[in-house]
Amino acid sequence: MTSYWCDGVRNVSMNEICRRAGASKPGVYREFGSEDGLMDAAVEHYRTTMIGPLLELLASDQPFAEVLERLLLFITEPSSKPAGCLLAELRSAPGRLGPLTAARVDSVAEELRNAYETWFRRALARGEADTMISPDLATHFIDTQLTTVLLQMALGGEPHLVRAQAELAFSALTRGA
Amino acid sequence: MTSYWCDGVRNVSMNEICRRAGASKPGVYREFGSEDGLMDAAVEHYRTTMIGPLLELLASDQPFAEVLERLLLFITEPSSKPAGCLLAELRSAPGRLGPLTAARVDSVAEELRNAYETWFRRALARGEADTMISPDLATHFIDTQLTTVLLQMALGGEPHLVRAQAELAFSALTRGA
DNA sequence: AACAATAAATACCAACTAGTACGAAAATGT
DNA sequence: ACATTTTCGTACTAGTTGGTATTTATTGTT
Repeated sequence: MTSYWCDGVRNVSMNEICRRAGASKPGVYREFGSEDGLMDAAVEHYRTTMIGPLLELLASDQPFAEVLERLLLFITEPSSKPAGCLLAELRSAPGRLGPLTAARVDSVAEELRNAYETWFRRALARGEADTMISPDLATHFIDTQLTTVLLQMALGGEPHLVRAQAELAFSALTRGA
Repeated sequence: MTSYWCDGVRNVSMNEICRRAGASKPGVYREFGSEDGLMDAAVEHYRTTMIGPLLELLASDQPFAEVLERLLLFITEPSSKPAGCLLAELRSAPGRLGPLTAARVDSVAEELRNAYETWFRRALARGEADTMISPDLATHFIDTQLTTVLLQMALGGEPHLVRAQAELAFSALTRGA
């Protein structure tokens, strides 16, 4: 039910959602309270579905380059398309989000950034990353680049081209290794 | 009149635009025909205002690194905020654009990509860029990274941090030089 | 000064939005 | 088997959207 979101994020109305779900409008409102509540639930669903595997990947003990490759394959594979872009879309359209959704998006984003930071620090400790790059900058950089990948995929970019660009960008992190 | 656009792009309605402009609604429709026409005119205005200087910068005869630095300063300076993000916003929200606007956005985007490509080829010829990177990939890469910078600025990112990330990304192009 | 022609704005349209009041139906307790 | 409560959907707000028909004001001409 929650998964019917990913056709667009802000491009779909409550009426349309209820129609597609086959549920009555008051039913949806009884279940989720408001549009904000529905979005919040959708983000939570997205978190467990998509962010979970991603965090696992980031926490795995393999070399930086290998994790990166798997990561890029994971977020650029066509099957990721439906829900893969939700967080990226929501983060690039703040202001029109309800308070619940905004808070949850922030929470997920911070969780991700923490995972990026420990990932990069581990790479540093192993000598797999350029020591001239501050972990803070690297964290934001990883976040930005991965978000960009998701947005490009959401806009229908070619997986190969998107991946090639991302690999090029990430090569900046491992240059001095 | 056209400049009243930049508070948001898809976040503002015709009613609101007319109200802010102090013009009557039929007046605006007589002038621009439709919402699509107004958007088209806004993009054209944006092209001459913002893209012009940018193309000049790209075509200048200075070293790659210097052009890049000026470019980043230009698109991350606070004064660029109002209109600076228009193209990036429109490109990340296709599908809800009218045919005129869509065509014009495509046209401007292609114009930019051509400029990026000749810029990179010149850098290659001068030995300022990594010869292992295909001009096609580099073109898309530059396009993607600059769009990302504009989007980050539109979302209120810190200019220093945004610039630092961009410099890190672009360092991948000049690595083998 | 009276009248025709044109410009522009008020007031409207149908279709949509998020959200709900209320009656009907179904499940429940006795 | 009946009464009560609880679930559930039709039908409805109130407001906004892009877009326009009609009326009002302004102008030029005689």
